[in-house]
Amino acid sequence: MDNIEQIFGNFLREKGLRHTEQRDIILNAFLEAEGHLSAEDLYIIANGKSPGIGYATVYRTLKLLCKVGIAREVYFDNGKVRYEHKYKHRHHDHLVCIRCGKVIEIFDSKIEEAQDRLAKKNGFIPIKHQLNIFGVCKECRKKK
Amino acid sequence: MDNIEQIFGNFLREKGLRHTEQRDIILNAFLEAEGHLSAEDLYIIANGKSPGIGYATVYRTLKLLCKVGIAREVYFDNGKVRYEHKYKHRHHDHLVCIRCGKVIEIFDSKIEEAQDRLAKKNGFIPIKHQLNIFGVCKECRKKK
DNA sequence: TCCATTATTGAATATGATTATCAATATCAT
DNA sequence: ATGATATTGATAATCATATTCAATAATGGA
Ligand SMILES: [Mn+2]
Ligand SMILES: [Mn+2]
Ligand SMILES: [Zn+2]
Ligand SMILES: [Zn+2]
Repeated sequence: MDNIEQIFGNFLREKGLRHTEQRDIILNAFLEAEGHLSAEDLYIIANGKSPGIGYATVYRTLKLLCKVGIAREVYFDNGKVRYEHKYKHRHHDHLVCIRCGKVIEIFDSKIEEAQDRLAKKNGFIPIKHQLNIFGVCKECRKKK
Repeated sequence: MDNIEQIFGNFLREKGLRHTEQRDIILNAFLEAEGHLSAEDLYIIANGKSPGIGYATVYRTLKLLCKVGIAREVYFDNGKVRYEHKYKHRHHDHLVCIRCGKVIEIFDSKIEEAQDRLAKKNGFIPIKHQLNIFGVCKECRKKK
């Protein structure tokens, strides 16, 4: 019914954009991969499937995926932007291990509500937020 | 007694680093300025006071100020890094207006506690976190 | 199916933020 | 004051991402 490929196809049609093989390949690379990928990660996968696909097309397509609501940008630090699945994925925050880079997704409705309350108390209309907690994961703690 | 200049001086001595005029100028520019400054902001102020001070020295000194605990890096997005006062400033999070860029500092001990709880529940030792809530501020909302 | 229009692509180049290099200079313990 | 060496600033290098542009491909209509 409303699978993601179809949503992307409709979006392209409505905007007068074109449905290209590259866009499909990049979309599928993104959908098949789990986790929090950088543009470079995606480039390596997509270019592996279809040599010739360039960085520019990957960057451009990721922008589109964000616009349709299939992907979401995540900033763990000020290095590279990462992308995660957004469609039918509830908002969540992140625990990031500073040793091994592992990322755990967390959600706490109390925190979410408190954030909205704080924003409104200060006259803000909250639109989005990102909470990243950096620490040391269980495995890395064991390794001394 | 333990004013910031002194803390910085001790830090330099202990580390075998040298107390230079440039470092003093940049430290004072940082201390006099309020808010969340980028390296460029600091460069403009410091270079205004003492033409000749270069970008490299500003970047290097900001790294030192972070190491001593006088400054703290803040990432509002993946553009430029910003620096805020840390010494004797309690940890806090930020409301950021996506229209005018205004930043409001917020603190809620309930949120802080809930974060620690969540981290520990997942086996993480929390070390630091950043929460940025992006939205539209009261003034920008009025301007339609 | 063929065409014309025009969006898209990939290579190359540009940009913006930050870091590294290095020769000249300044700091500091002696 | 002197010598050892940390620091500086100009410049070049990096890194992630954006832009340019000529060649190509997708689309809707004849
Ligand atoms: Mn996630
Ligand atoms: Mn702040
Ligand atoms: Zn770990
Ligand atoms: Zn505003």
